[in-house]
Amino acid sequence: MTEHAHDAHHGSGHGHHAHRGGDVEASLERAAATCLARGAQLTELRRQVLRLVLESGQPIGAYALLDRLRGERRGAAPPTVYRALDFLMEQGLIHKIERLNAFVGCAEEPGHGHTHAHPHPHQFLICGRCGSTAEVCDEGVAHAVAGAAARLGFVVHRTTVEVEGICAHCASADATAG
Amino acid sequence: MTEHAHDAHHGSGHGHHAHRGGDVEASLERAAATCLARGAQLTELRRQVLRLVLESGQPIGAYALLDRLRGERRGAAPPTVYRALDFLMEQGLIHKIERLNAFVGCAEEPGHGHTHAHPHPHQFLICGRCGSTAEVCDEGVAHAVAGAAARLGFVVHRTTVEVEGICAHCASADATAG
DNA sequence: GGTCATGATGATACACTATATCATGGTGGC
DNA sequence: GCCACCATGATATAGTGTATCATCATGACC
Ligand SMILES: [Zn+2]
Ligand SMILES: [Zn+2]
Ligand SMILES: [Zn+2]
Ligand SMILES: [Zn+2]
Repeated sequence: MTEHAHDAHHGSGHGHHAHRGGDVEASLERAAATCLARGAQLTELRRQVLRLVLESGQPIGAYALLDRLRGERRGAAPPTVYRALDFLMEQGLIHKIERLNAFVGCAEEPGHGHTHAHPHPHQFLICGRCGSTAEVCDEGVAHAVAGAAARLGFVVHRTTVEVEGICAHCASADATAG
Repeated sequence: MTEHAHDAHHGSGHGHHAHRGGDVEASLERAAATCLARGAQLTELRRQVLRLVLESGQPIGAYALLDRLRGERRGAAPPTVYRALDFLMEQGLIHKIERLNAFVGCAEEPGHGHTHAHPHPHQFLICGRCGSTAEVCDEGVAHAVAGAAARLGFVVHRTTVEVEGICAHCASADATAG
């Protein structure tokens, strides 16, 4: 998980290994193209922060990012990283997981209808056992939320859906081990 | 809002008025009965915190609660209120709104199938204009989330759904005023 | 060229949110 | 009495997020 729902499991509870380098580079290239097309400035700083988020391969906190950012940018301070994160969220390049106060790269594959489309509907599955997270994009959930809100005359801007539970990997391990 | 979806609007952006005293008292009585039946100890401290949450009539932060709690309990400290809040959440008497780092009394009416049933499915609508919040309990949303998770072999424990947007009241005000 | 508005970053300080840890005291079983 | 269990008191610290002002680059405009 932590990459996409059908991926093999690799979350924060286990390997801590990052994306393969090529994945990150490709994502950065796509991000740059998206921002260019949109007139948004993916500056060097913002690109560095995005790279760090992607390289972590798991939800990462703002201050952990700050520590790493200081490796390449001494004097970086909390606002440095928070401003970059705000930009990246506005562009849909990363998401914040509220329950974890942490940030992850958007796992949406290009060509699934929306390519980093502004705020795309998404949900997070968070495993309480291994800490892995999976971003999913279930239209049924998005539709149900939109419907419930509309029935109350509520105009939806953004939706946060975060499910805590046990991932398939851990569940099968449980079933085997007892 | 802030009470139930069909209520007249009264959120943090406007009146700041609390529930009517009777509502709070009735809720406290129901909470006491629920805890008693369940073998959970709704102590004086926990009851005080619950009362403060209910009286605020809107999402309220832990430290705002702490300030008020000190009126009746000098020497109260952060752990005092956080421990009470943890208990109240476990009992389903209050909910935390993650996006706001704030707490609200559960608006679920008694007799809607689950009476403070342990973790009941719920969603929050948060108005970005006036700050009001509404707790809703849409079965369609809960079902869609459960289905999406089940298709991935994910076992759901708790679900957080928080929708940010414009409430019906503010939307109609916008339509009128331009 | 000079002026100005805009937006990004630097830099400092601060506010807000939450938990760890150990001590104290009450309640009830045995 | 003794002990296990739980709730609370009390202190300290960790973690997360903003406010504010200064500086600098860019590009529009005259
Ligand atoms: Zn995404
Ligand atoms: Zn897992
Ligand atoms: Zn509720
Ligand atoms: Zn509103």
